[in-house]
Amino acid sequence: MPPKAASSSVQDSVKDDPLVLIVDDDDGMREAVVDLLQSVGIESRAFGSTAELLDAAVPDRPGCLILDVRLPGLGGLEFQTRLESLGIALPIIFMTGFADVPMSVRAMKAGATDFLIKPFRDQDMLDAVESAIARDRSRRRDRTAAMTVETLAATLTPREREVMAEVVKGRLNKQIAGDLGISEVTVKLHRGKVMRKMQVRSVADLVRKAEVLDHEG
Amino acid sequence: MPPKAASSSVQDSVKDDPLVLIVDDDDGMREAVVDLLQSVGIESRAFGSTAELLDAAVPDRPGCLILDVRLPGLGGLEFQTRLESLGIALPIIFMTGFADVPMSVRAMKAGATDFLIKPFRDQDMLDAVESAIARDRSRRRDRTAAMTVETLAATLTPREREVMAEVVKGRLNKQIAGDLGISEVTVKLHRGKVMRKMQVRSVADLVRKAEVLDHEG
DNA sequence: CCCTCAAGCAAACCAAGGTATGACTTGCGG
DNA sequence: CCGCAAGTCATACCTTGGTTTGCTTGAGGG
Repeated sequence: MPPKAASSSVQDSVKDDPLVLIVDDDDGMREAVVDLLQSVGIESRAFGSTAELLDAAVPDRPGCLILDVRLPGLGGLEFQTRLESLGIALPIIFMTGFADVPMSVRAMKAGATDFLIKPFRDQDMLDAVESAIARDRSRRRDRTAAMTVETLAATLTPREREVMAEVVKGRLNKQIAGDLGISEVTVKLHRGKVMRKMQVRSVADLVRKAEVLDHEG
Repeated sequence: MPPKAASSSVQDSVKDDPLVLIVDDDDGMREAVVDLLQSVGIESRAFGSTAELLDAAVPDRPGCLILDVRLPGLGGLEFQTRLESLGIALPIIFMTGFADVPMSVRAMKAGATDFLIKPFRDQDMLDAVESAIARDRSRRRDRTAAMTVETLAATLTPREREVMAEVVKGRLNKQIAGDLGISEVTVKLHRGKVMRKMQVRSVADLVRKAEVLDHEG
């Protein structure tokens, strides 16, 4: 066995440990949540306002956001909408001392993973955080896969893209040639390039990669 | 032009119009919701308890369920869990006069499409119903497609299933023959039968059909 | 006992996929 | 203006896919 790797190894420039972001204007609550997460070994960073969070250089790591609904300036719900329009899809856990049902329903419909009322039980928060992190991890896996495929597809020439589209539709080389008004050999040539560039060896794999391509992009 | 088809044509034994199911122990509320839906041309049936609903022969039509959370016997939330375990995935809109945040959050996390507090604005209920029906329609489309594919797949012999699995993995006939310990011609034979039985003409289409097969079943 | 069905094999054949090699045109940026 | 990338085509050759015909065998049901 190698010597104990401790909590962080030297060569890890990018950590994959979860990082939880907390926004609450109440200092005591911020500290309480940070401590709670610390007690189960989850790293977190706390901010007094959404503006502070947006200014901060937040590392790209799996995690979630814990938001007080009542915040100075932009409210929690509005911030949720804002993040979505910015393309930031971090799972959000809301917490608040003063909430009504319509507010919580609105947040949940907008995609929040949980909505806790203060004071909450420690275990409820920990459960919510764990679930949110799991959700983010899964989302990141999907996104990474999609981006890898997109990167490959980006190297295709327009013609190759057309040929690929027809291939995944199940068309024969002959038919593709007819559709595009070119000869069959040329289709085979493009087709071969597509297979190499997309790094697949079978039509089956190509179909699956093309699938994630138009589901995401 | 044929004579006006009116609101229902004679040959329509199965209607595709939405049907909303309502469960509330308050007679007045039941009637109010039925009338409201009636006013926008949506058919509905009301029940005084979940037991009544379960006993009734409810036609299989797109729609949703409007549930009071507080119900005699089985509560609304428990009924939601119950329906899920029965494989009934009708979208649920909760309504209640006495609700707290945890209750609404729990319902939403369990998949409810909305949660309204009485008294609610007519428009809020209509919006919720419309959204729920749209969700159910989309769900039914997916399910129908999946069942069609499963029906086709059910006609496959065990061997054909194995061959199909390998084909969609992108394996060559030669490799499949090796894996299954049979000759290449036999693989081609099975493969041809698979294509006919699954009603596809290209590997691409087969891959897509096989996809919905192991995503659902 | 016979029939059916899943499963298998072989030979032969044709269609489709895939890979060179070599050559031509066009359009764009340095 | 030169070079390069994209796109095109032809010829030739080989591999893979797919069908047909004919025949065999074993398991299960009427």
